[in-house]
Amino acid sequence: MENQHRREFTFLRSRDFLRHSNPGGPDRTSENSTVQSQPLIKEMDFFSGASISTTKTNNHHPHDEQHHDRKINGSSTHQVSDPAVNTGLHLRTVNSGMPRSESEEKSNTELITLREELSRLHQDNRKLRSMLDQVTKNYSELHGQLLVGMQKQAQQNRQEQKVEPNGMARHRALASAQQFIDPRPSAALDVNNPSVSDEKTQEVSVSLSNTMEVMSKERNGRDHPGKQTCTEDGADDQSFQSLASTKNPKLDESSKEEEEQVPELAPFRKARVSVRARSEAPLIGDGCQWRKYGQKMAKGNPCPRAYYRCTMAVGCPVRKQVQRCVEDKSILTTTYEGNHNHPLPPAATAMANTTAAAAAMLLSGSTTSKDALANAGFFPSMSPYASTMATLSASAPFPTITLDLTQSPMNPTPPFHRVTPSSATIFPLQPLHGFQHLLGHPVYFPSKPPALDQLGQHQTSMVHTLTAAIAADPNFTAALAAAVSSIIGAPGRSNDGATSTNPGFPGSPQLPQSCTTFSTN
DNA sequence: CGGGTTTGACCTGCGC
DNA sequence: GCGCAGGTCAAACCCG
Repeated sequence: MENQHRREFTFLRSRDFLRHSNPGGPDRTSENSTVQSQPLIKEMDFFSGASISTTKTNNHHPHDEQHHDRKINGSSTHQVSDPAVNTGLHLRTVNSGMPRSESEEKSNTELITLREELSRLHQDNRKLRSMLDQVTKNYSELHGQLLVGMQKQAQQNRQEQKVEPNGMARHRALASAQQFIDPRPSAALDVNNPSVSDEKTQEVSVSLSNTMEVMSKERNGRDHPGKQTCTEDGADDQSFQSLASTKNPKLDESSKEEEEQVPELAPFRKARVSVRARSEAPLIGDGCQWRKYGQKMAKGNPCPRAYYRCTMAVGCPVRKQVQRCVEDKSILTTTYEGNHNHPLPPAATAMANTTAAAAAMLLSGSTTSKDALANAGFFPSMSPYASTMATLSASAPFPTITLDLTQSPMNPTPPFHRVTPSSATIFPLQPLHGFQHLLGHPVYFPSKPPALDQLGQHQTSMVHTLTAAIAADPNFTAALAAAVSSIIGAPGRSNDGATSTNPGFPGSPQLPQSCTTFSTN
């Protein structure tokens, strides 16, 4: 349902673009039609074609439609929102001084012409849709293969790092990480496109996440033995097993090999991504629905740590911890862990993509990152306008990356690393391009009520700013990738791969999400 | 009454 | 084996 809406939304925008790019251009049917009928014909453009689509369009974006109509009609005040083709013809009949029979005859002729045109456009639209479906399907297949390949490569990297702790191993791990965090919107297409098998999409999505959660799944199974049989978890486990368990003959050898060779790396430990931000609110609005299932006093922190579980889907394994900073209680740290097994609203998807990117980087090159980050001179000079810091902590029980949003040029709070383990390393996350002007970034919510609406009720403006920024910026993942690449030190490689494959997508892709920790204000 | 929160008990991993 | 800390469970409670 949502997928369908999202696709329609995409078509709408494409059409808007076509229209606006050629607002006064010649119409193919204008030669046979009147001036009044022009706007109506324009409605039946390349993508929407049918009047049905126009109706839907009006339902979803009445404002855009009306605005467009006014633009085309110029001084005309009437709204051509009614998609009925013969409306204008009737008006014309009334206004013309011709005898009724003649005008009706002419109108019928035009009507027939228009219907033929409509039919032709219908066919064109069908062809294009089928082509798009095919392309999307092909891409999803390729993307699935890519993910499997990346997983193998990550395993290979970890093995090679034992042999060559520096140099090439780091490069390989970086490449792996950058491939991992490639934010191309394929997953979004998969999810949004009903023509693509949901099963396949789920498998692709879950497969990557499961590579990060092999060990955690065991634990989840223990924790929720009864939920193992539910469909979502079932599919999850299936794909997980198909990729990582010993039941899969293809990966059996590599899994064993890794267990034997590098047991100390615990490569499938759950990674986490934390985000620190200033907030007076007890919880951040990240587009997901959470249920609190526990609270615990953590050692060394008078503030209790709250545990939340994602309730957007039954059996969703994603959890998060929320805790205030000891030294500055206005700082809230949210740590995400796990991978959603359900489609996410745009706001949450962007967040999850960020999480996935960070966790993928950690897991595909964790030891490499550790080594690299231990290299003091490795980091580029900090930008004076760097408002965000990211911290990689390899000493924590779980590999954790922390995005620190508490710092800004206006608010030069002490660096985050004072509350992290000594081995953690900070680096500027300055390529958050667009962060400053994200407040004006358009966020489209094609089918669901904006998740960000929930924010406005509970959060301060700061919360809104931060959350909206991360949720809305389609380049955030690419930015994170760029930051990571700059830190890990890929010489000569920019983030062009990430950005170039990251076209503006209103509903950000549902990439396989890994663990993300996010703390906002 | 259903869903979310609270909170003490319980489980597990880890270090000694 | 024991104790500690983190994490989770689940019954009781709260709230709309």
